[in-house]
Amino acid sequence: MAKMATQTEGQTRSAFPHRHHNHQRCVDQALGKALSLCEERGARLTSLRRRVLELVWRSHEPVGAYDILEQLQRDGHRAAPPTVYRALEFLRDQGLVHRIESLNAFVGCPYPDESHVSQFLICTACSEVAEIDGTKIRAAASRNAAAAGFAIDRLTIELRGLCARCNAHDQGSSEPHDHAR
Amino acid sequence: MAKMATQTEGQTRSAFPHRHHNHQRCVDQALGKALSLCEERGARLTSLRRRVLELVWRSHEPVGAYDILEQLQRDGHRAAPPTVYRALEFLRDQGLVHRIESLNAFVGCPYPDESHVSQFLICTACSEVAEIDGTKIRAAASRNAAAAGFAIDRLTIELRGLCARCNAHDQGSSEPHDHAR
DNA sequence: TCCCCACTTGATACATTATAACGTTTCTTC
DNA sequence: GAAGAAACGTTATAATGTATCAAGTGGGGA
Repeated sequence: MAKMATQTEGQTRSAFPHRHHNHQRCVDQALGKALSLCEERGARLTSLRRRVLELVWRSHEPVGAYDILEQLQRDGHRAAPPTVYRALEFLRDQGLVHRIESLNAFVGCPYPDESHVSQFLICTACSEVAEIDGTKIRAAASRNAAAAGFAIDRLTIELRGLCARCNAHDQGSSEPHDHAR
Repeated sequence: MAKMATQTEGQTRSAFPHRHHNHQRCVDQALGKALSLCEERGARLTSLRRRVLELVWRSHEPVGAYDILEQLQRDGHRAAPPTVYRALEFLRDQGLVHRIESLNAFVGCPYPDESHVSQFLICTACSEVAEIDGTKIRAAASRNAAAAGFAIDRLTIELRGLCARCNAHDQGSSEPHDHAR
């Protein structure tokens, strides 16, 4: 988990990517990792599943299942909701995508090959979501939970607020942003 | 927030209430606090809203909006979904109920009169939810977020796992529990 | 080679959760 | 009591998620 803040060489990333970052790199990297991970595990990354992963990675904004469905249909694919949900289930099982509970939507995981604790930063201005390491939070949560005799299985940590970029903008003006929803 | 672990005198509560606790006390206390808080604030706790709060407090399990709707209708009330959602919105605004994002359901807040950070412990065996203080988690989350230049607005912390009681049962047997869903 | 089996996908129907829009009632204030 | 605001009723619909069963696909062993 030490490298969680570093992306491709030359493209360091601190939580939120830069506005004009080379997103194709994010996609390529995600698909590359997915491919090798699935091969390692003997999991079948079929073309449908691969396509859904690609669609989730179209941006750093969470994507709804029905947005994916619509795009698949535009591709000419005969898809119905279960198609999408099944693919998403597979991808989640493989740790390739996460579900943002408070948004009923999905984002790609940049660290599928590293065991980690997810903490999501959700920017309410630009709608982007960043995943950072929540190990320290898990520690704090565990202490609290242990005091109550609670045995943790899974942890959901989602923060709403403003990313650095949008926060900076808000200082000066209250205009809408580039890619606000 | 110092008293968050203590309930009515004589009925100390460590996160999850006892199996055979006097739940009427929880209800009475919740309604009492709601009444005085709303009065203080000049908020109108109408009979509908009061009734919805009561229904949320029927147990320590999260309640779905449509469960509430059904119960209202059984009461003879002409209710439709917006009725329920509006009442819930009011109650949430007043801090009287919380929404559990990962369950799309609602629970009563035992501490509406204290400013606090919510951390939810969700037992997957008995379905009950306990709310404990997440101040330390907020601190950890804030440090992480600050490092990313993120300005936190709201925090969602939900833990799934086994409460002490169900965990103890699981050690010995794998039978279903009393009130598993 | 061919069959069997497990896995994946297609297809239909339906369940669950949530909101938009607009009219009516009720409450408060003057 | 009239005006305005807040709450509620009502209808319709949007958005999200599952159950179920049938059909296709691909790989390993007789």
